[in-house]
Amino acid sequence: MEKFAQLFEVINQHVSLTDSEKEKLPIFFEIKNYKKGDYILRVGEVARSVCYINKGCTRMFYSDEQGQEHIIMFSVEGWWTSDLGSLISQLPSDFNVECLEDSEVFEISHSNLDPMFSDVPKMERFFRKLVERAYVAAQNRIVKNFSLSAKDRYLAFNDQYPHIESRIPQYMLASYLGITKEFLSKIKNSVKGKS
Amino acid sequence: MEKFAQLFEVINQHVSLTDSEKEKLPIFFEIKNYKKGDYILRVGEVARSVCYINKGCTRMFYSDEQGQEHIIMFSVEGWWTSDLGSLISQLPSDFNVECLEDSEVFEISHSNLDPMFSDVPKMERFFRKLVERAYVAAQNRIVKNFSLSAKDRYLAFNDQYPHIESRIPQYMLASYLGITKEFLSKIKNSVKGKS
DNA sequence: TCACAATGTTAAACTAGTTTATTTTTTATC
DNA sequence: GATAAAAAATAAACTAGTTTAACATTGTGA
Repeated sequence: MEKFAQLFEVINQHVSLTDSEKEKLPIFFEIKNYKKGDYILRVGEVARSVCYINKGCTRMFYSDEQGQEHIIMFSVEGWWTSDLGSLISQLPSDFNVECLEDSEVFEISHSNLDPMFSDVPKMERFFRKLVERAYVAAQNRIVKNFSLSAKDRYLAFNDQYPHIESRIPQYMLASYLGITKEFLSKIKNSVKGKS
Repeated sequence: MEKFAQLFEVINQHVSLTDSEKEKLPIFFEIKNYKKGDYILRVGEVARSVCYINKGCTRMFYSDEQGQEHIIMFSVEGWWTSDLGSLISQLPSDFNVECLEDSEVFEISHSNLDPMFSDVPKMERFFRKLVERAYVAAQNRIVKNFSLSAKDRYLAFNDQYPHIESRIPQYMLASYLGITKEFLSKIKNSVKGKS
């Protein structure tokens, strides 16, 4: 399947799929198209699938008691998204996943995961590695939030994900960094001045 | 093996081991005893093993550029610890793991992991679940660090891990919470006053 | 049991980041 | 291209948490 070429490349970075394995995979995925502003998952719903972003951009976020939104992660082409906590436990999710652009998403439903793992065991290994890396990334973010100032976190973000800042509104980046949009504005100003 | 009873219980919470599987497991572990203050892993070393804490207490931490220590996690009886990032990549670790009490630790070396997974496939599943849960916990910590004040983080910590505060020095709890020991002292004072 | 190091407290001055409010710029839509 | 709505910038007052420094308390090992 032409459509899956990019996904196979991503998978191949961790496990090497044979042609016959590649042929088996598409039936486990459902291809969905979302418009900008559509929700893939809402707070209170049980996460039903793991989503591969083939095209577009999403954010995962929640609102705290004061009504303030906090962004947990962005996902762009080649990335995955899902509330893994809800998916594992099949309990209601604490997070929303919203499309920030028109997006094409390949979704594996929760009920298809085990059959896929049985049919193509390499995929179980792939997902184990995916979660391991996600865990390391999460720990890394904790570390950065502890030891870097807001300004350094902003610089580190642009260093690590150079292509993302231009695709999202600034107030969402502020929310991801854990600061107010006003303060991010100040920071950008101070950075611009110095270079 | 008597010694492994507690570990088997922990594993059984996620996958159910048969007696013959239980018999196979001990050879993959090495039992080690550490004194208070001993290091299991040092910054710059490659993590060689995953550690199950059978008795005692450890902390994982690093020092930032300003020389300030930040504690990533504590582990007590029934918990696991390791720098998974270093273990997976086999690159030098960014973290130290230090024993805060005399501790008995069951260690599986990196080179024993794959043989164990082959010999007792349920263990691969167990470790996948362990990492999934660790990932969810890490994400949860990010969420809390974003939306709770230092005081609420302190209260939430004691709520979630009621037995830990009494075992560790206060300045280490402050470091885990991401605040100074002086401010934690203030917080405890304000909490004491109100109850 | 002495002494010295590690831990914990208090308080005052300070700063990184927030809040609130107003203005300007950009984007989307008819 | 006009208009409204969303996003970004600016600035002043404010606050949660830090820094520094001095002192009090609790281990703990010789």
